[in-house]
Parts: sequence; C-alpha cells; structure tokens
Amino acid sequence: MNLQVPVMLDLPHTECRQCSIRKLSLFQDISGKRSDEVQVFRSSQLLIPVRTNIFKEGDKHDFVYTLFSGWGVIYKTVSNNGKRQILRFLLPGDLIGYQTNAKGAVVHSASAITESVLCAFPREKLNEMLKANSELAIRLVNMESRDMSICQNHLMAAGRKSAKESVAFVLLELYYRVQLQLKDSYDAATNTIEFPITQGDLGDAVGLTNIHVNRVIKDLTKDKLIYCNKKRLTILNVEKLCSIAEFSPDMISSHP
Amino acid sequence: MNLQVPVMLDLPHTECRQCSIRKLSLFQDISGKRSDEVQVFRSSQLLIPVRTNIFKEGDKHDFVYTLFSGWGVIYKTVSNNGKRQILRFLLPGDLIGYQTNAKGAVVHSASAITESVLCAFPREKLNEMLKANSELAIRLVNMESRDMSICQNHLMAAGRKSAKESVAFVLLELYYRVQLQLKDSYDAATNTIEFPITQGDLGDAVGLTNIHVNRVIKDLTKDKLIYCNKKRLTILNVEKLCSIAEFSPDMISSHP
DNA sequence: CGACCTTTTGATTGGCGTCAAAATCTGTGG
DNA sequence: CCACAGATTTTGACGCCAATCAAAAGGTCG
Repeated sequence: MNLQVPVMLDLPHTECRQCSIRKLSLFQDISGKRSDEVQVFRSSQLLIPVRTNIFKEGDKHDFVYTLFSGWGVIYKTVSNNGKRQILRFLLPGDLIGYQTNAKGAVVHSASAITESVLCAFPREKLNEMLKANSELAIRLVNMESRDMSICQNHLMAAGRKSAKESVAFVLLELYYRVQLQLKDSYDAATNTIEFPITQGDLGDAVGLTNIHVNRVIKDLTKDKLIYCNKKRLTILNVEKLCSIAEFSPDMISSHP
Repeated sequence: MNLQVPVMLDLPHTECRQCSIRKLSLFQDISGKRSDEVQVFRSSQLLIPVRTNIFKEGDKHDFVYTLFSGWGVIYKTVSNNGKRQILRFLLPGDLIGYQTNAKGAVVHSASAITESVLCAFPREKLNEMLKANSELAIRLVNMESRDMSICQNHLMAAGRKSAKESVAFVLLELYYRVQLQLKDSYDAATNTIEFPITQGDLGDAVGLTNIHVNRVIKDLTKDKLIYCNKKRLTILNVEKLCSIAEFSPDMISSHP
C-alpha cells in the first residue's frame, strides 16, 4: 500500500520512439512535428513491478505518464470500509495522472497489474505544449472523451445492470480494447486475448465481490459464451455475449 | 420519450451575453477575444419545456449546446429492462452534446428537468475554434476533467457505497455545484438550495429505486442532517453529512 | 517444498428491489 | 376557486440478488 519508488530504465532509443508513435498515444503523428521533438519532453522511463502502486489519491505529482507496456488500473478506495472501486483499466498508450483537483492533487490512485513500463513527462512541459499546439490539446480532449465513455459505461453497469450483464460487459470492453491497444496479445484465430486480470479486479470494476464474479463466470462458461484459463480469455460467442452485455464495439472507439 | 423539437427564443442581446460570460462556461474570458466574437458562433437559443428530451442516444447532431438556465440531465437507458442511469446533472454553464462516438453519434441522451434555455453552437464551428485557439481547447480539457471527476464519483457511489452514503453524496454534490453555478438558487443564511430533482432522479443517478431513496431521505431527515420540502433542500449538518458521504467540496472544483 | 494468492464451492444473511396502495402534491381546465 | 388527473412521496409486506462467512482446492513463485 505504500508508494513504490519507480526504477529508472535504460531502454534503447528505438523503444522510446515506439512509445510516442503508438496508436492511441497522445503524441502520435502530430502534424509538423517530428517525434524527435517529443523526445525532448520525455524525461525518463519507469519500470513498475507487478501489483505495485504508481501513485495514490491525494498525491501531488510533477509528472504525467503514458503507459508504454503492461496493464494497470486507476481506482479509488472507500475509507469507511476499505472497498476499492476500479475506475478504468489501463492499456498501452493510455495517459495516466493528468486529472487533478483544484489543489493540484491527483484524484485517484493508480497501480500496475502486470509489470509495466511508463514514460514520464513533466506536467509543466505538457501544459506548455498544449498551449503551443492546439492539435495536441484536441487530441487530449478526444482521449478524455473516450475515457469518459468508458467511465459512463461502468457507471451504467454498476448502477443498472445485473451481475451477469456487468461482467459480460467488462470482459467485452477489455477484449476489444486489447485488439486496439495491445494487438500482440490478441489472437484473432481463436478470439483469445491474454488476460492478467483477477476475478477480484473484475468485481472492483463493476461493484461486485470476487465470489459473485466467480459464480457469474462459471455460468457464462457453462453457457459456452466464454472460456477463461491461465490468464487467457476466449470469447466463444461474441454476438450472444454482446447481446447479454448490451455492448457494441464502437462504444470504445474515440470520436474523430 | 419522443424528441422534442425545441422552440426558438428571441432573447434580448444582453441575455445572450450573460450566457457566454457565465462562470464555468467554455467561452468565459478567452484572452484576446471579445465575447462579441463568440456571439458570431452562437446560432440560436432554444427553450426546452419541463421534462422533455433535448436529444437521444444515437442521434447525430450538428450542434453542441451550453445550458444557459435551468436544470437538466444526461442519461443512458438499459434496453433490456428500461432502467435509466443518470450520468450527470446539468447546471447553467455546462456543455452538452460534445461527446460522440466514432460514428459521430451522441453516446447518451439529454433532457431538461426544469424548463431550460440552451445556447446552440454549430459543432463544426466549435471544432474550428478549438483548432485556432489552444486556450479554448485547454478550457475544454479542464471542463471534461471536472465532468470526469463527477462521473467517477458516481461510479464509486453506485459500485461501492451504501444507499445512505450514495444519496448523501449526490445531495452534497448538487448542493455545492449550485453554489458554484447557480448562485441565485443558494441561500447561504439557511444552507438551502432550490432543488427540482425528484427522488426517482436521485435513484437513477446512483443506482437505487425511488422507493429506497425515499427511505434513506426519511432517515437522513430523522437524523436532522437534511430537510427536504417543496423543491428546496436544506443541509442541516454539512460536516456530518460530508463525513457520511465521504464528500469534500474540492471534489467538484475543476483543476487549474 | 512451502507460503501466499486466486479460484471454487456451500451455507447463510441482509440490503435493497418489487409489489401494492394510500397520501400528498402539482398543474390544468372548467 | 374548485375539481380532477397525473405525478410524486410515503408506507408496509415480502422476496431475491448478491454479500458475507467459512473453508477447501488449485496455482504460482521464490
């Protein structure tokens, strides 16, 4: 539960570049800018071990991060009862820690699910860049807009959907997001993705206990809709699962 | 449930101007721009009657709106069971209908709770302005950031808080937002706001039935924490209610 | 191999939903 | 100003989905 001090990495420069040209990244293909320019602003890469915190709600950070590799979550904790609410799963390309309150403190915690690599940017530099480059600012608006959709869909699930519908929804959301943001983990031939998420994580995302998530997953498996094993998830019947979850793939694509 | 065709208003120009200089509005105090310039982009004002839809999920709209006066909501409906999830309450100054999916369709419905006046802007013009004026784009990022916080807090309530905690939270959120965005409806002497929200609305915001919301409100009233009557809400014990809800006023102020 | 985490299963409980109906409020038209 | 219809609030009885409690079984990693 204590803040993990990230370890500096010494990645080769080629890998750094991949970071800034990744599909959904903030800095991808900014017109009139070589990605070399972006390099100037990136201070460092950080390696975050499995299941350790990146920052905690209330911290003040001079840096924002993009997730280069790995899975993560942002979440909040109810201090009354210690329960955790996952706000969003993080996949490569996602921006982390930009959102702050009026006092400049981050409004939620973040942690790595798998071992992850972050790219760190000074917050101040990013704000300068946004001011100087409206295209970048618009990109940020669009990324936030997509993240807002994800959050709204989780709210919909937690508030008004049954356990089965909610779990099916999150599974599909991650299934399609992996296709967009982590292609290497997706096997189109078998409809399978790598899936390092525990059932407890899934419950924390839609407001259920790990135990009840387990029962739901058992049911979905029995109905031959999914198959889940060894940190891999297979969707056996995409169409039917989408129907149960009221999910559609264009729920997670960002607007133009 | 059918789309209401809004009625054109012929507000005097002075009132139009109020719209663009309102506290949290997108167009407030853009440096180097007179609000006169903003006027050029606003096409019209619309009057929306009580409890009628502004647009529905899936619609394609060439306009975005700011709420000039009145209360509204954005929401989604579960088609399985007809249940409604309110995503956010709308107060004067709020931007409506900017968020769309990859196909350009709005991702949620919007409706007026009280009679409301909207200012309409052509979406295309707004996008041009954003590109030309990074300050405006940054303002939009910050507004989205605040809206994201609100959504995350509702998710937290629906997913991991008890009915009492959730209801207390929404009441406080609205109490403080009215202070920021609708000062005329706030009476500091008595800690009272005008409150045109039904108990059903409150339930739809945090995932409860109107009946259970009623029981909770009865309890909170019995404990002398609130008093609710005639479309007015009084917070009798702000501190204790904040403690129950785990609410803090800076949860709803936007970041700098 | 052993400690710990995650998954799985069963029994029991309880918070909130559902159903039903009365009471109250609100707006509308005569 | 009153009457009436519809919406909202209130109350009570009952039921169920998911939480809680408990514990075994299986996986993972040092």
